[in-house]
Amino acid sequence: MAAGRGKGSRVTIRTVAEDAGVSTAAVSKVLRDAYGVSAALRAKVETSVARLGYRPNASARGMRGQTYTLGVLLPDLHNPFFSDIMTGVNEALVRTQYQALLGVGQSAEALEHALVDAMIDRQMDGLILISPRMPMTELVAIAERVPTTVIGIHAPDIAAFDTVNNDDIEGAKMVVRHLEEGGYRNVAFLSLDLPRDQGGSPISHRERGYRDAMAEIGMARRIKVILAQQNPRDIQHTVGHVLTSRGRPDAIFCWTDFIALEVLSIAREVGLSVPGDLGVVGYDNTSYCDLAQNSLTSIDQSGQVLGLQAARLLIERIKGRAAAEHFVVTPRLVARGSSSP
Amino acid sequence: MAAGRGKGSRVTIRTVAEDAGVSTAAVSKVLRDAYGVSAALRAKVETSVARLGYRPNASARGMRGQTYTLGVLLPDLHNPFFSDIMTGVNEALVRTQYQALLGVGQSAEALEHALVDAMIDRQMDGLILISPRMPMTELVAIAERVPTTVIGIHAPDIAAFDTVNNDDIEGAKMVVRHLEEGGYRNVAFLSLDLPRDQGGSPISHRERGYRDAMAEIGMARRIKVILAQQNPRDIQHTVGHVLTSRGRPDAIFCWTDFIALEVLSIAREVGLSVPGDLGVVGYDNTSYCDLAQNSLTSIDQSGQVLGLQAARLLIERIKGRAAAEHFVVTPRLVARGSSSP
DNA sequence: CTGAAAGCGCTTACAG
DNA sequence: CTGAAAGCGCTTACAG
Repeated sequence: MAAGRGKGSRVTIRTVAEDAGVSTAAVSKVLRDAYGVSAALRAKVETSVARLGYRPNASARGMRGQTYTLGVLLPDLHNPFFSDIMTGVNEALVRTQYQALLGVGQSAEALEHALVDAMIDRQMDGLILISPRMPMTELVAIAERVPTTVIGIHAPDIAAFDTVNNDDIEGAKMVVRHLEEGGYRNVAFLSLDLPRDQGGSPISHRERGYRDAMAEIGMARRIKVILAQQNPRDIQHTVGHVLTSRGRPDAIFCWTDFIALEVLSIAREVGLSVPGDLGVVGYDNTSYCDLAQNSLTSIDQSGQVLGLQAARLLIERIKGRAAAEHFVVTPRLVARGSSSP
Repeated sequence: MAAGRGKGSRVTIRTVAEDAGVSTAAVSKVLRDAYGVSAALRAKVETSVARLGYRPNASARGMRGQTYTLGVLLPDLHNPFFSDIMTGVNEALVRTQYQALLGVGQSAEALEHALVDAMIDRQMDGLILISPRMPMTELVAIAERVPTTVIGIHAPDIAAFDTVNNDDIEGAKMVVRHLEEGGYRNVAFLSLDLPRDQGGSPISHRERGYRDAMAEIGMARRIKVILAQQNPRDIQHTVGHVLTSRGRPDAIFCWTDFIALEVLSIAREVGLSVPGDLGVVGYDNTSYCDLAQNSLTSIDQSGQVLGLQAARLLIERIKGRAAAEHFVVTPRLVARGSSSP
């Protein structure tokens, strides 16, 4: 390997113990804030640790105890909403010994599996799974192997892991009511064409909220769910078709901002003005919503709060909590030009 | 901990060795493709590994050899360009034993330091640092401790680590020439106000290319570099001021797409039409450029190629290459509506 | 409150 | 080509 990795120069727990004139067990206890160390011993150890610049070897720790590493599984790096979540996760980890390390699943279930396995292989202390594309049985199996918190799956009856979500049903209802107040009647919902959705996904909850609210405002017969894959070409094709057909919707509620931006683009290309001819609303209230060329109405689900809470719950689990917690935050509608005719 | 972590159920290298009727050393060698194992022994071991579902414990591996983990340091999760890079990194790692795990530096040098330390503590085999905000001396110090590849810093004379970049000088020149062909003369460069730039950053190279090209087209006296922090408010304030002042530029070349989208927004808000009153060009050719409401001309630097190459070079380093390699890819201009009056 | 010793699951010279 | 044994740097009962 590179220079500087020489044997003699390496500072281990033994070096510290010798320097402080105590046992390695004593050093270990101070490092982990374990009980049963006197203030005097603690002071000696901390002095030596600082002087020697000692850093614990995580692999060695992982052999017997914790690695102080939390794995975060992201479905992709395209959705800017995940940035907010990570800000919250890192916020919760400041002043703890834990470090969050991310894996990117590239929207592929096989890759997600491989990443979770890799994280478990690496003795990570806990996992935060964000909108995982796996069946519930898999999630439970994972949670039985390692403490787990899931963001973006509604599973209030599951005991194996904690969940953190916003109220997607309520968020969707807010959108429909807001559009109705703006005079829109023929509201469609643009959803993601997922191969296997078990009803716990935010998208399915948003669809349910959409359907219920459409019924509430007496527009049940106008309910229309558009399905598209998560790629520009399919969205272009599918939405372009809908927008140029007879009886086209006068508003589209998109399951996420990222997709809503595409819809704004398609509307422009087929010659529809927003918000005059078409109202558009997204979800997540990412930073792109504020740009004047988008001016996109959206639902804020406080990604930072979700991330913060997920990390906190996970650490509680790692420290021994057994009962599941299912945290739900109330969303908030942020109105902008795309829905104000 | 959770269920399923019971002692008896754990499959270790010893379990495999007993099942296959060989020594643990033999199993270890097969697993690492080390030399000196017969086909027969290999077959026996592989059968047992598959039957038992054995997975090596990365912590134990890390004690003596490799962890097969590569750390990737991202400055943030806002710039969609990083998504392209990660696609390339993961592509290079398919069918290897290596896994990439990311840390997000949140644009804070202190956090970047903490993350690099955390990755080294965890015995990662190598590091890919993306646009790190650290001084060159720090980068060299890191590279002396662990094999390192840096993306987004030009350092052709550094032997301690490999680099992967696009030719930022040439990319910037392409932008200026393209704008000049479109009739724009008074081209400004919107740069990032970095506390300490040592001349190796892509931004400084883009600025140099911009200055050189402006001189080449006889517009040296129109050279104007606008500095802004990487937050919407400061960009709004700074660029808004420039666009409403007398002798305002007729085109702005922005150091990255993300910022160019903000400029499109500000132009609209101060009543300038794009591309008529103002030409706008970005850098990175991210997916947002294609949206009709942006239609942003940009420079494609093939993020996927950069990521792929970085991962390959890193693995070569880990396997023993000592001489530095500095890979540079040629950029390509993608013209769109924001610069075609 | 403190420390000596065992052991986690691998890899690595080394001997056969 | 193959295997027995040492040892990586920690944590954890356990004894004092």
